[in-house]
Amino acid sequence: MDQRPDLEILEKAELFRGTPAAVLAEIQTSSFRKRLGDGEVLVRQGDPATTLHIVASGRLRVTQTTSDGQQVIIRYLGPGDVAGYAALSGGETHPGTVTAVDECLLLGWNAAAMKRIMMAHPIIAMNAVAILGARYHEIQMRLRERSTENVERRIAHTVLRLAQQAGRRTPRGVEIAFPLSRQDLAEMAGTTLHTVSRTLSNWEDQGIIDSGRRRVVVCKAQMLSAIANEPSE
Amino acid sequence: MDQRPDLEILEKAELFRGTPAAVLAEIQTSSFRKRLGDGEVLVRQGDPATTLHIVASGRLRVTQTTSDGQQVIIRYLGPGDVAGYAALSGGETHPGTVTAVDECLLLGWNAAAMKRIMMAHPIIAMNAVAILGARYHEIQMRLRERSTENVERRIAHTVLRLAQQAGRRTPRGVEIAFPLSRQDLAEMAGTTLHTVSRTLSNWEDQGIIDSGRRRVVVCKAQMLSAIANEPSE
DNA sequence: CGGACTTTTGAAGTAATTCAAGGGGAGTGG
DNA sequence: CCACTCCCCTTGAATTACTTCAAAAGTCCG
Repeated sequence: MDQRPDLEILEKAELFRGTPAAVLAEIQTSSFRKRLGDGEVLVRQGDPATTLHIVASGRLRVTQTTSDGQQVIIRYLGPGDVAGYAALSGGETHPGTVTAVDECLLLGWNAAAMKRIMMAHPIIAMNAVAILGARYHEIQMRLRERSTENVERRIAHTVLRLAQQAGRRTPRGVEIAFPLSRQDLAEMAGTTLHTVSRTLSNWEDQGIIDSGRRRVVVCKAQMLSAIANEPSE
Repeated sequence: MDQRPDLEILEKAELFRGTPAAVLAEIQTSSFRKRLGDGEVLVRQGDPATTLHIVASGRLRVTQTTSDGQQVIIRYLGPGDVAGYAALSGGETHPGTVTAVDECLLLGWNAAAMKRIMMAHPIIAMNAVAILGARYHEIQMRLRERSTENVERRIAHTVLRLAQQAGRRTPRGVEIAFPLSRQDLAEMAGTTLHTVSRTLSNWEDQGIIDSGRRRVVVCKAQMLSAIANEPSE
């Protein structure tokens, strides 16, 4: 099997930024490939955190589920992202479930092996600190949004963030490049699919977005931004 | 000035766990002390992230403020905790404001110096990954709570978490060991001080807690736990 | 003992959920 | 190619948990 594509993936991943080529090659040697289709599960909440993955292509959804079955989407992962960070940070089990929402290709490592690599190459550990710091920052802002903003603003922020993280330019505007249902948006913004549906319909009437079955295109990002940032009252 | 107490603090801090004594001594040499009184600010949201601190004693509150002045409490920090993690993770500015709620003593370092130390001693970088991973996990759970639980459960969770992180055993029960107003609890649980007041009054009638001006004692942790975990309906 | 904060409690208002029902699109299989 | 079925989305109406508004009563500190 040709392994050059894997090396390219590693070169682009934030986790390995600044790592010498020789070390990357060594890291690549100890990795394994994993493929997933839409809806397949990579790791399940509560599983022992024994593996770490890097997303090569495709998108995945990270969710947390309560004991009574309610779900929240923590974030989406795309190419270059780390999946299963608990394997790095010493967590015993995965705090969330990671599910593919697309065709996905991932590279995986044994957690203990990756920890040895990090001890030998502190730059990678520093990158991990930066990655977790950025995620912590992002989720902090979402927590603040949840507490201070009304539903419309939260949905606007959610859509803008997704467009930025996973947007694809099209003639009509920026399309979120993976299947995204009203229910998914509701679980990200902390509301119900009904409210999301009403809100998107409203925006569609104003020409701000164009949406359909599991599909959202942002046509007027400016106006959406204005909604996201307007004073709450 | 006697510097042995500082060394003891470093030995106990999670960030420096597993670091050889000789290295700790060196780290201590490059640190400076900082004292704060109730209400004084350590770092302000948006300030350049040039320093890192470890809490030696006292408690601090981490908040985020929106452009229109609304505030959310992200977490509280206590002895051994890292304050100003952005200096580690490469953030340019501090994402939140850190304010003392007590008399506090902290040790501080220049961010660049600490980064050099971490590159030279990967165990510290690994500890930083573990610390950030744990914080990320905790805030994930809070985000989920916000989205799936009603106010009473959220307040219960908040009080239990604070009692666990900063609890002091007393004859009456576990007392949260720093001044904590209804407003503070509201900003942590994502509600208003009125709702917090009503809820606490109700719990007080049931003998679950004992509270007063900026003071909360958990008498029946079991019952509070039951409230925190009862099905939402 | 004045004055500033903090807390309590009632009453009114409302944003968003819940309940309910129907309509469309995409894929499948005859 | 049409019909069937399964999702997903939409939209109205009723309900409600929580906020907002308002006012008064404690409590701490100088």
